Order: sequence, then structure tokens, then C-alpha cells
Amino acid sequence: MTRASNTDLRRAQITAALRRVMARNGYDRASISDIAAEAGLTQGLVHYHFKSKLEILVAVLLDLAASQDRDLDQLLAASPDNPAAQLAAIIDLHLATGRTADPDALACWVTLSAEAIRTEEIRLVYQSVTSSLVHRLVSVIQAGVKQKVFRTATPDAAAAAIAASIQGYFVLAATNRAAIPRGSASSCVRSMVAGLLHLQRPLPTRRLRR
Amino acid sequence: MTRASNTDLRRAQITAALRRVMARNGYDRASISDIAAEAGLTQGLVHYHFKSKLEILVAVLLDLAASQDRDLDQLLAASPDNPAAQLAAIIDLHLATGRTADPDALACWVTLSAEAIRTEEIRLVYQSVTSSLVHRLVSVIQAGVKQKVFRTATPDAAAAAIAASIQGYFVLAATNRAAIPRGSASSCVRSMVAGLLHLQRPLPTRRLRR
Amino acid sequence: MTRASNTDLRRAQITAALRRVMARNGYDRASISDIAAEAGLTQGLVHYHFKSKLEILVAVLLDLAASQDRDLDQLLAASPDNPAAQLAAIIDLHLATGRTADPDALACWVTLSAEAIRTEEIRLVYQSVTSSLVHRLVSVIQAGVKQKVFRTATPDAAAAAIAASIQGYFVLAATNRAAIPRGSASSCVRSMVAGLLHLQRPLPTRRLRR
Amino acid sequence: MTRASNTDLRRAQITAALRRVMARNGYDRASISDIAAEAGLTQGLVHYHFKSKLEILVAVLLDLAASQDRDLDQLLAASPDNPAAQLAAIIDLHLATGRTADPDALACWVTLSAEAIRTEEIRLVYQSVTSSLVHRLVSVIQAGVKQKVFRTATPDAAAAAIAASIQGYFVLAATNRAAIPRGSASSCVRSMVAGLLHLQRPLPTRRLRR
DNA sequence: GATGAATGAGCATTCATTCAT
DNA sequence: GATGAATGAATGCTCATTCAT
Repeated sequence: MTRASNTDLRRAQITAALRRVMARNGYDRASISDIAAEAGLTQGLVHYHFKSKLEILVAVLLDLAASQDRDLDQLLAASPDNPAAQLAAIIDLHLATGRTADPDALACWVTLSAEAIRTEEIRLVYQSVTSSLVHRLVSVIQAGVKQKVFRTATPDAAAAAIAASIQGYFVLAATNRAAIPRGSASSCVRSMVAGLLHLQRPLPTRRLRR
Repeated sequence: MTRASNTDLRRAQITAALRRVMARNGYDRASISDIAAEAGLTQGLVHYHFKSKLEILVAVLLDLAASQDRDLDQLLAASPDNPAAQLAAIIDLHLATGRTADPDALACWVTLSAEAIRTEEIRLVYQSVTSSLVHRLVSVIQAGVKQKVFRTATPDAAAAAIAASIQGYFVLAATNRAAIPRGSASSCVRSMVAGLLHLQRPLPTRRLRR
Repeated sequence: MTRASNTDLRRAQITAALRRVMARNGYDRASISDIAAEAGLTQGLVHYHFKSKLEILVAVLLDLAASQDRDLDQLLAASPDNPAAQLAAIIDLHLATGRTADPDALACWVTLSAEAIRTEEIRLVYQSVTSSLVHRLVSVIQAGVKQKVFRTATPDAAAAAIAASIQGYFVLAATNRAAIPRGSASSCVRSMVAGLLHLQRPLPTRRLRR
Repeated sequence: MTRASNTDLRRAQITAALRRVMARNGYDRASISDIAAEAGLTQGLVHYHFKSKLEILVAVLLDLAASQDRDLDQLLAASPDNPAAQLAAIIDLHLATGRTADPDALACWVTLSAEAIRTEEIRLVYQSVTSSLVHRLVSVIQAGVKQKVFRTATPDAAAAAIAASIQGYFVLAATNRAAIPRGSASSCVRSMVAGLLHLQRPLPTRRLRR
């Protein structure tokens, strides 16, 4: 009959707050007191739930990683044995209109990328996120090659290229939105994939559920 | 009577120092005293030549902008009336081995991208750099379309896609180098461009000088 | 659960410390670290209780304002319907021996005057202090005129003149004490007021309590 | 045949510049580079002509002292053997409309008063200025007493009171101009002097040249 | 769990002064 | 005389972190 712990709720409030503050100000300029204010908590409480500021950032990143893995799992399971549809779905997951439209998420991700460069702990988690995407792309591509719908001698390189294109759109969208014709990201990546994997037919287009 | 000015030298020393320190620690954690030490100068002197820390960052970015424009100008002039060669040269300029191999330059650029998100002054210059690349790509693509070597209804979107791929490789190389098979970036982007612009023949490969 | 606040105590310690340091060194040369040391606190704590150095100065001034208003209220209430006694009391409040004898208070006030010239926020509070004195003088003078113990066509001007004389003694006492024969301030202002308000009899002398 | 020294000109430029900058920002916030810019000179040159910042302030004060002495000499000589006229002239010199109307001069003087409190070197010169005024007032008052146009047992105290009133108007005018009815300063001090020195007739009014 | 006071190191920036040219 | 680069100490302020309550 001890009082129910609200630790999970608090941690979620705090990571969400960091995401928002970081989108506005970056990680270094996101002070604990900013984060606390954004979460509607006090400074001391933030440190009660997280040992350090860096730990909050790690938690944010782990959330994103889990969320991406969940999404990819679901999406691959939706079109089993259909590499083309799976590939299209992965692209849409990241670039379909509405995705890249959330400036906070974009800003947060680009900020994390920059942070990954200098903080070992962040880099490792960040790499697990990008590697996870790349590995799944490799599997899909290999399956497609086996089915002769894709043709490439270097699935690793192709997967990296697709991941890079997605990342690149994130950066461009976050920093110079006007340079990207509205709605062009997803379809351009499909065309690029067609060249990359020597497709005979374009990747299928599916309706996005929201 | 008057004393010879060494401002240009000093400013160059200081911006170079910021580039190095920023590659290691990011902009916020690049303290003026770090920069001064890296440049072999005193803190006070840094502020004598730059009004503020932000001004140093702007100077770094303006240098990169000027350097990119110079390179692009030279490169486009080298293959007049040959859009395919020009396009290949632009890709190689950014992605040929040796380019993406300089981790400091990559880290510096990714850091600037993140900074562009939150600092108006940086964003404007940063956008001028990316827009400059995009605009040149648009011109080259339009020329290629006119010559019927490229086919696309949306040169703007295609140019953005190419620029995004390049940016994406920068981020990936800076954060998760192992995910990119060595030397694959440039050739993969060529394949992607082939799909994007419906090329009949692959983009030409040229020997890199330098 | 919550923790008792000692903010009021700390703020009082800090404003008192600024008063002392400022009397010695002026406002600009009263560094936060001086103030903290004088208050027996750490620098960080000073900024925990005051957002900025200016805010401490404002607090000092508001204290003086409240204190003057309290004194004037009490003093006017002590001699209701007796403008001559009230006027004498106001003069004594500011100039009786013992008042002008506290060099720290004088120095602090003169410093505030100078600061009022250049800092909007200080000027506004400072003006409210002087205006408060002037307005009370105007009321007293008008009452005296009505009772025919004073005669003047311009109570505003007379009030300003009295306030100016008081201020002037403050400055002179703070900067050139030797120029003022000991104990002469109060009685000279009484004589001047007699001329200013065409008194038939001199202002009453009362025993100072305290 | 050496090049004519322009030291005097330069020193005058610099002290004038300090006066203006100080009126705006106070002494501590008047940086050498502000002063240099205001004077249209370079920072180095300022230090060529003055060993230190304090020395410039001393020079400003010595200028004011010399100027006041010159004015007082001239004015006393204009009405020999007429203490009432001399006294009126002294009051007008400081308070006649147009005098207190120069906000820069007022601000500068009040700033000097505050500075005199804490800097020995300034205090000494400042005191010589106020004492010089007081001594002349004492002489005039004594002459008037001898001629039976004034009556007071304490010429020193009376002189201090007059000087204080003048100083007080300076402070009030600099900090709370609105509290002083336009043009009232000079006439109110005359009335006060009438009370202070038991005049039978008001002090003479003279037409101001200029 | 929660609060908010307290700490102390670190930061960008200012500035009087010196000095080589 | 004059310039402007250079210095180094000082300043107000921020902030992650600790801790008593």
C-alpha cells in the first residue's frame, strides 16, 4: 500500500520538455530550469528523476529509437514478402508529408545528430538508431534482390544511400524548408531508389493512414 | 605614423581555431578561451578582432560559403555545355573520397546545420549556402533537360533531392561512418541521380585533380 | 515537503550590503562579489535572489522610499492641522543633527541621485521619492496658506525650493562636510522657509524623539 | 621650428568629450573608447595626452572650477560695494533660466558630486569649487551685514545654506525636472535669502544678457 | 517524492592601460 | 604626435549539481 510511483510519468514529462526546449534552443542552451519550467516541475525534481542533464538527452534518444523500431516492425509486418512495398513504406514513414512537417521533431533530431558527434554516450545510441534503419534496409534490399525486383551488387551501400537521403531531407527541411518543393521528398526518394536498385517499375504508392 | 593592420591574419587564425574547436566540442562548448588557446592568442585579442562569439561563427560560415561558390564556379566552367559532366563534378566535389574523409570539416558543417536552426543570423547565411548549391543544380538540370540528356518535370525537386542526399551523407559520415561502405557515397548518388533524372547512360566518371 | 523560504531575509541582507558597499565605492564599482562578501553570502546566491545587479539597486531605493513615506505619514499625523509644526517636522526629519550625520546614508542617496540621471528604472523610483516629498510639502503649504500662517502664490514652487534645499544639504554634507557649520542646516532652512512663505513667527522648534 | 604642439587643443577636445559622455553614462560607464569616439580621436591618443582616465576627470573639474571663478570674479566686480546686487548676481549665475536648462552640464555636475564622495583626488578639487563659492558668499554677506542691508549672526551658515540651495536645485533639475515650476528657482532662492538674511527689501532683479 | 536554497565553476564580454610601429 | 594591436584582470551572469528540509 505504498504510494504509487509516478516516476515513469515524471520521466516522460521531462523528456518531452527537453524535446521542446531543445528544438527551440539546442541542447547546451536548454537549461535544467528551462526544462523544469516547460514540464511544469521544479528544478530539484528534474534532478531527482535524472542524475544529470545528459541522462535526459539519452532518454530522449532512447525513446526515439524505441519508437522508430516499433514503427519499422509494424510496417514490415504489414507487407510480408513484398520488398518493394516495404521499401516504399520505410520511405513514407520518414518522408511522407506530415512527417517532415513537424519542425520540432526535425529540429530535435538534427540537434541530436550534432550532439552525437561529440558525446560518446549519445553517439552510441544515435548510431544504434541509424544502424537499425540501415540494417532493415539491407534486409529488405537483399530480399528484393533475391526476388529479382531489385538489382544491386552492394546492398549495404544502397541501404546507406537511402538512409543518407532521408537524413539529408531532415536537415534540409529543418534548416532551409523553402528549398524543398512541398511534398516532393517522398516521391524523389522513390525515383532515386529506382535508379539505385535498377527497378523495372516504380515503387508502389500507398495511402497514408494518419 | 600609422601602424600596419594584421586584422585579416588574426581573423583567419581565429576562425580556423573555432573550426577546430567546434569540430571537437560544438559551438556552445567552444569557449572563447578555448578558441584563443587554439589560435595561440589571448582571450582579449579575440574580442579585439571580433565583436562577439557569434560573429566568429558567422565568419566561419561566410568562409565556407565563399569557398563553395569558388569551387562550384570553377567546376562548372571546366565542363561548359555538358550538364552530365557538371552534375558528376558537383557530386564529386562534395562526396568523392577525401572530401568526406575530413572529419573536422564534416563535424563543423553538421554543427553549423544545427546552429542554423536556432540562430537567425546563422540560418540566413547557411541558407544562402544550401540555396546556392540548389540553384546551381537547378540550372544544370534545366540545361540537361533542354539537351534531352535528363528528363524531369520538376527540376527544383530533383535539385533539392540531390542536395539532400549530399547533406545526408555528411551527417551520416559525421555520426556513423561505419554505416557507409568506403567510397560508396559518390557512386551511389550517381545511381540515384540516374533514377531521378531518367538518364540513359550513367554519369561520367572523371579523375579528381588534387 | 516544501521548504521554508528565507528570501525576505536574504534580500534584506543583500540590499543592506549594497548600501554599505555603494556608500564606499559607488554603484558601478560595487561588484556582485563585493556585495556578496559584505553580506557574507556567495556570489551565486546573490543572483539567486536578485535577477540582476540593477534589481538590487531598485530594491534599495524602494526601501528608502517606503521608509520615507512611513516617516512622513507618522510625522504629519503627529501635528494635525498645524502646518507650521508639520513643516518644521519635515525639515527636521531630513536635516536635524544625527540625520545628516550618517555619512553612509548620505553617500548612498547622492549616489542614487546620480544613478537616477542615467537609468530609467532608477529614475522613476527616485522621482517618486522626491515627488512624494514635494507633494506633501505642497499640501502642508496649502493648508498653511488657508490658515493664513503662510503666504505664497506658488505653493508648488515653494515646495520645490524646500525640497531642493534639503537635497542640497545632503550633497554638501556628503561632499564637503566642513563647509556646513555643525547644526546649522535645520535652522537655516527654517529661516529660508520664513522668507519663502512670509511667516510672521519663526517655525516652532520641537524636541526630537529618538 | 618644431611642429606646433596641439596638446592644449587635444586636451580640450578630450575633456569636452568626457563631459558629454559622462552626462549620458556616468563616469564609470564612460569608457576611454567612448570618449575617444566622442572626441573623434583614437584610444591611444587619449592616453597619450592623459596618463589615466581619472586625470581626464580631474581636468574636467579644474575647467569647471576655473570657469566658475572667472564668472564670479567678473560678476562681483560688476557691482562693487553692493552686496545685495552681488548676491542676486551669484544666484542668477547658477539658477537663472537657461543655466539650469542645460541638462548635460547639470548631469555632469551631479555625477561629479557623486564621484567626489569616493575619490580623494576628485573630492579635493570638488571641495575647492564649492568652498570657493561659499567663501565668496561669506564675503558678500559680511559686507552686507556691515552695510546693514543683511542681518545674520552666522554668515558661514547662511553662505552654506545658499550654496546648498543652489546645489539642491541642480540635483532636482537633473533628476526630477518636472518637480520645479519653470523659472521658479532663482526667485524662490531670493525669497529664501530674504528670510535667511532678514532683508527689508527683496534682492534686486537684473536683466540677463543673452 | 518534492522543494527551493545554495554552491562554485565557467562564460562572454568590457576595459584601462601598455607598447611597438 | 598618432595608431591600433595586445594584454590581463575584472565583471555580471548562467547553470548543473547538491542538499537540507
